[in-house]
Amino acid sequence: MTPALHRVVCIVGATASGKTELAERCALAWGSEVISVDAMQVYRGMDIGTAKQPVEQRRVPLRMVDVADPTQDYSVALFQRAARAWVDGLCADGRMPVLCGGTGLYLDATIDEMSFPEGERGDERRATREAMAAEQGAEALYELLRSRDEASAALIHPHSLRRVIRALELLDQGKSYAQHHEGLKRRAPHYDARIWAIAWPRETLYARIDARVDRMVADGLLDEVRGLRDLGLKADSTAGQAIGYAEMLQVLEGSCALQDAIERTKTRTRRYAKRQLSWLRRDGRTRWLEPGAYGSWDEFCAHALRTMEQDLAKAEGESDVRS
RNA sequence: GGCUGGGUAGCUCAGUUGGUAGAGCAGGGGACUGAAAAUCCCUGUGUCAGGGGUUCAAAUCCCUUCCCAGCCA
Repeated sequence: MTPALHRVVCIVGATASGKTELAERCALAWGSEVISVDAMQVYRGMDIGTAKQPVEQRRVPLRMVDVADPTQDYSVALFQRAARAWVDGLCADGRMPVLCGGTGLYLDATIDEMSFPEGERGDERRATREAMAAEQGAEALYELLRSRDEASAALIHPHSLRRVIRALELLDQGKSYAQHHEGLKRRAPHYDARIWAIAWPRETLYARIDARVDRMVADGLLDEVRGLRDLGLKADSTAGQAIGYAEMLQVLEGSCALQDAIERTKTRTRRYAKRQLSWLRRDGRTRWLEPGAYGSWDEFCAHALRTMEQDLAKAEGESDVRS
């Protein structure tokens, strides 16, 4: 008999929906901690633009933030290992982990079985292949993949250069993208994840995004990016491509007016939010909480907390019956 | 007041010799297994400013009204 999976609560939703606040309330109420699931908050010094909760405002520990330098490229595999260590630690302590963040891949890598082959990521080969794509076109690389691994090529669009390169890298290690893709269809949970998403009407969400970007700029986003650039942040690095950061880097190099950069940041954030929602909709476990249905944010949080606690109690009861 | 351009999708604009419209951006949907805030795919019906006329047929030609630029008074 397989041991019962550890239960974890996940607070998700599009960017600027209020995840952080709700997650902190949960952790506070349950005497636990929040584990951030965000591909950009892992970087030290990227605070304003990632809407990272300021240290002095934190009422519970916030894990998985500031664990990497912006000049180094972080990865899902690294995240998975470290985040699970925090989750397991809390579980061992009898506390309910609260995962909170908007990076779908990082969330799934943490809560579901997702294995990454051992070995290096082959950075120099990646550069070689990128150069090849630039010279001969993305299709040339795709043809290369097709000749070596038909099944994987069939799953990837020829224009999706990143995935084509990744599939080739997997082949170098004797693995197949197609084989890994199988796991996605048959999702095997690593934890018993109770996923709760905050759902605002689209119009409200976009207004919140606009307001947040304006606030970031007022709070000194440009200066933050200037500081990071002086420390070596490059536009083509993972961190340098973050929303708001890429745009401010352009302002600093003089290729874009601040006002245009702000507008583009808002637009890019909206598109990102849309992708986040489509990721969450795909996951059948997601349950939606609607703040718009309550008179105030406090009222909503109180209700959400109650809903989640009832769900946990119910899950507890069911596992008791089974044992 | 007169002349000249313009008024076409939420925005910027195309629209060939009259055959009831199409791009980019925005917006919407989707994919996603070691860069994921990345990367990629799909998605364009709108009183062609209003009214009238010519014509088998008008965004397109004619008349008229309104609005916006610029120039001249």
